[in-house]
Amino acid sequence: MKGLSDKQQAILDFLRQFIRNKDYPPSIRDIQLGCKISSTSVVDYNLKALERLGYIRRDREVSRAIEMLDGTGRRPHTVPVPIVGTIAAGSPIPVFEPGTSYEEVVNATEEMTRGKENVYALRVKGTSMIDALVNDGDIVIMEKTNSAEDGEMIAAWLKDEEETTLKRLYTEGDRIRLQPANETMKPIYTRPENLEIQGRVLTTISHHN
Amino acid sequence: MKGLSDKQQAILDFLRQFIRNKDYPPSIRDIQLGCKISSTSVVDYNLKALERLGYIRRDREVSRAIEMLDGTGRRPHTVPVPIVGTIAAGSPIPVFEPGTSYEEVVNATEEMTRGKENVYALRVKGTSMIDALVNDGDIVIMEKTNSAEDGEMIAAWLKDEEETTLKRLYTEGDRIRLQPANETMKPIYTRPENLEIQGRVLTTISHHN
DNA sequence: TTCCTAGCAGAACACGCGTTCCGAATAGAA
DNA sequence: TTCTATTCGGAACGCGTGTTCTGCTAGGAA
Repeated sequence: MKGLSDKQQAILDFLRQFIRNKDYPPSIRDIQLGCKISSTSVVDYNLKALERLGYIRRDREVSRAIEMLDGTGRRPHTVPVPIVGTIAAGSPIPVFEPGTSYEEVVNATEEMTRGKENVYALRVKGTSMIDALVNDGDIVIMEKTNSAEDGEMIAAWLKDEEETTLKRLYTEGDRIRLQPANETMKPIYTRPENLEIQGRVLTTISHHN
Repeated sequence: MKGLSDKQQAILDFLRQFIRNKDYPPSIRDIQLGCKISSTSVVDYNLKALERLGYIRRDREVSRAIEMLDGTGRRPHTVPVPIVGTIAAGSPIPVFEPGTSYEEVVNATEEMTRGKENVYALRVKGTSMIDALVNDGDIVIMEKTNSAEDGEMIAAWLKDEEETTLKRLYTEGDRIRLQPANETMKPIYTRPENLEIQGRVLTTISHHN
């Protein structure tokens, strides 16, 4: 494989910049103007070369369908996550009803939701969740579920104590250990019947000022 | 203002779904097929009506340029933030050089970077930053700066102690108070000359599991 | 009735766009 | 020299797309 010609390098650079700016790929004639190329056939010729060399991929069916294969093209989207309500130690967790439309929304990335369904968000109220390393005003992104694996971070309702908590779940024989994210703090133990799992914690976000 | 006709409502729904799926708006004839409308002129007629009613905006210059005005259209993009290195109490913060290309990248939202320039990310190593409510493996999104306002969360290098720390900055006369995010923990005090501000903390992210 | 408007159907037009064809220029190999 | 591959210029073709023009129909209002 030999290097790219000046023209091909210019086209690649132009592609990257155009997609970044306009959010859609350029037409052949956009490239022609942007790279000061004399004919559309020359653009086509070099695009074919770039495609053969594996730098781009084209969809012949659709107009303006040039895709960059080195990952410098279009940036991934955010995912809107509804903010269902607030979470605090002293009050139960608001129930997320999929399909409902919520007023507030926070944008997240795919990494944060991990492509899961039934994802919602809670705003932390107060400092009672410090042992979970979340502070007043932080955002907790949750997956709605009623069960969880050992070691997973969950939001749970403790019936006897009438308290919400964010902890890691560990089953130990017939009792359950709830381990704070801050490992210097002590776990609490409880019976399975006392625990109502409200969801799995996927990500927590703190916006500082 | 009266309600929308069935056809107009169908077009709006189709627009939303099409943009969500394909990431670009449909053509007139796409709408015609998708909504089972008999003629392109009917589509055009209803699009004009929707535009007059303020539901959409069209750019006559560009093909496939229908924009939805209620925010249910295209989702915002993520912003790639380079991961410059790791942060731990015992070692200095890696210096971010704008323009350099870094291997690892984390996707963030505009809310997380707040549209700032010179934004980079650090991966937290170890549990020494627990008092800043960040744990091993968390991501800290930073803005490169050498100064900060009172109350802002900063990453700083303490020269005498040879230590990195994440704290809120408060100047008190001729000394400086560094307040942990976890307010149950005690602040530390130091001289301004002992403090090297490495950047402002914008956001911290914890991916659990 | 007559007149007006909203909504629709069908056809045509103009332009953007990808593609293709023909041919010229250039450079290197035989 | 002659042959060949590469690269380029100019022009045209065909299709997708937005727009517009001409009628048609139904339903009120006067």
